[in-house]
Amino acid sequence: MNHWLMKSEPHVYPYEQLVSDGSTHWDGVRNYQARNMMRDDMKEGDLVLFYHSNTKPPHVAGVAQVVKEGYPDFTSWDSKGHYFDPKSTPESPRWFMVDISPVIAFNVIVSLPSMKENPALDGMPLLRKGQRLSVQPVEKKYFDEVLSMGGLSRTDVEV
DNA sequence: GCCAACGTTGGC
DNA sequence: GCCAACGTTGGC
Repeated sequence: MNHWLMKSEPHVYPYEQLVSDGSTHWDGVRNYQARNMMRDDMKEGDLVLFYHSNTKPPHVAGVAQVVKEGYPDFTSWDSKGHYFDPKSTPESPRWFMVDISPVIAFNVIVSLPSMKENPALDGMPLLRKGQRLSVQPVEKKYFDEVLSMGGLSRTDVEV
């Protein structure tokens, strides 16, 4: 199993919305690295840290899981939509997405400053300056550490 | 609101 | 293929 982190701005799509929706398709990613991971590497059952960016403080809100593997991001061929890309077509889709569902919210949010203070997270890509990738892989050791900072353990997220 | 760190675009 | 200009992300 692989572990991931996905960023969302809470005023656009917060974790609570994922909980009330039950699941969502992760549309609108227009970065090739992130696309490749969603298209090729994210597998059903993989666990995801749901990160709230552009908020004070930035934080991980909870855990989600992949429920549908990579498929074409159909919002890319809606000419009236915000995510329209004329170079993407149903015959030759350029962008891909996955579906995710909530697993469990953290008891306490795990803030970016607290993560930076935790030596156990040294080397985690998220903490690197200028790190902008909105979908990124997370090593299991980091994932488990963030989990425990959020007041959870493996048994809370494994079915 | 600022700006550092990237990624993309397009002229050459 | 280089690289300057530009746009975006996202912490601060």
